Amino acid sequence: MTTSTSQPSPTFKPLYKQVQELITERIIEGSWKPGEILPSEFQLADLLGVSQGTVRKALNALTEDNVLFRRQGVGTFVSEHTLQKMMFHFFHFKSDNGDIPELPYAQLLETQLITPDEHLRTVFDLTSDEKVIEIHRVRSINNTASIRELIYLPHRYFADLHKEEKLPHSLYHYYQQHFNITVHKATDRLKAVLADDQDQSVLNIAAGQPLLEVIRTARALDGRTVEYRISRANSEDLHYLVELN
Amino acid sequence: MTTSTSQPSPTFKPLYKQVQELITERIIEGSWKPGEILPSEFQLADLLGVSQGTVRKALNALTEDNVLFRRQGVGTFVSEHTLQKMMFHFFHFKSDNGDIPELPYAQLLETQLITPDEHLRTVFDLTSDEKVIEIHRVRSINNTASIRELIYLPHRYFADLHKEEKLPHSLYHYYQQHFNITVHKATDRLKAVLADDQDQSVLNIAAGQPLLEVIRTARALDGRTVEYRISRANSEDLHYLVELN
DNA sequence: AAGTGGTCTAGACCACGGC
DNA sequence: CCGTGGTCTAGACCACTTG
Repeated sequence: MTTSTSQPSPTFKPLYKQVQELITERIIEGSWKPGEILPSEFQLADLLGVSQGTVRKALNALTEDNVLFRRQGVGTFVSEHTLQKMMFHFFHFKSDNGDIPELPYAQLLETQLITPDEHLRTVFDLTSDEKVIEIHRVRSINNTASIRELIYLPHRYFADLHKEEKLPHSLYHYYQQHFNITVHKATDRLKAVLADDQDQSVLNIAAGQPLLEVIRTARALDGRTVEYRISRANSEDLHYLVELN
Repeated sequence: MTTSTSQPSPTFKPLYKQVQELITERIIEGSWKPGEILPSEFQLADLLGVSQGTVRKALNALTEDNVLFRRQGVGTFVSEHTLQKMMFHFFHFKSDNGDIPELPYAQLLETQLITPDEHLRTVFDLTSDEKVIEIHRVRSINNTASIRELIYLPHRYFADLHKEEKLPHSLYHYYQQHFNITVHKATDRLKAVLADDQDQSVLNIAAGQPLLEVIRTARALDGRTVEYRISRANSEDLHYLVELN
């Protein structure tokens, strides 16, 4: 660990930032896994040769960023993609009437290995011979087929996922458990579109119906793009919620 | 200021939190106005009888929350609704081709004083005889009429705004300058809808076109709801961008 | 009672901006 | 050069959880 009294430094990086990155790397490489407890502030301070206050600042920053989770009197833990975290951070569709937010059931329609088009290759930064997994499923909310999802995953990171007969509702938890991939950040792009033939049959709606299309690119802890997802929602009784701060 | 060694306290509130709230109140009541500089950390510490570190924690929290703005070597300032902050925090429509994000021109169509319906009365928590200002305007992006906006403001907070012939593009800056109302947080609810007759004529589109509808409720620093806004966007060449962290 | 994170303090020094 | 915020340290005590 570089001392704080380093050179006048055009490349100055605060100590707590270095600690932060070091801990992040340890999590990425799997030294500390989701759900596991980290050493205490004093132990980490001794381990890294910095003061407890500096470790604290790093841990708090990582907590702010949802990488860690702290409980007073207990310890500091690596965040897990639990269902409630998922609902809170990565699932923004809500019922118009503020009903009990049921966990949305997802029915798998098809899973296959495909040859990506130019756009997908760019998104995932793939070589020309790499394959992509396509998952086609439909979510029901309040017992109504409401959202059609097309999910694309680079085969490279997800091994034989496309051979599974069943997949859980919460894919992000599944990615984390089975492939050591933690979805950390995502970008959603929303548009209004008209339902195509497939939308009409899957969502059981008439021609000319407007749908809310959400295109998501999701990135892992290390910044790699690991998922591309197209959701098309019948927003008659739904909306997509955004909180601006 | 309550001392840190207070009673075992079921109503325990950290010192820095108290400092934070005190500073927020000062800003709300107008002692420190947008753009103005605050006393330095040490001056505030002396003023409030706490340590500099505690003041720092409060100021950093408020900076995180976009209430304040700090510049090393210069000082701490109350945030202003500048155009760039607006674009960054409260305007999420982007061109599909990542062109230079032009500042969207807004053309005023009509401004009038109306009697609110039940829903608007609830949103603003109005008494039965209070009026609401309605602003109808259209935003052009890349020289194309793209977004139709209906903006509702409680007359109580915005005096004679509805008598203005012209309004600036950035309403939030205008609210702040003329009515001491700082839009701090907002909730957007998005749906896909079909264009109605008015949409068709204002946005110059055909019947049956899908539109991205964004319904926003905006709240001031003190938590009051101060604006209700319906935006209907032709999302053919546009999208609404959301970053999830 | 012991151990954890949370708060508060005091002091030193660094980086930055303006005079 | 001075004053500002930014970093780092060391130590005390509080609040919470577990055994």
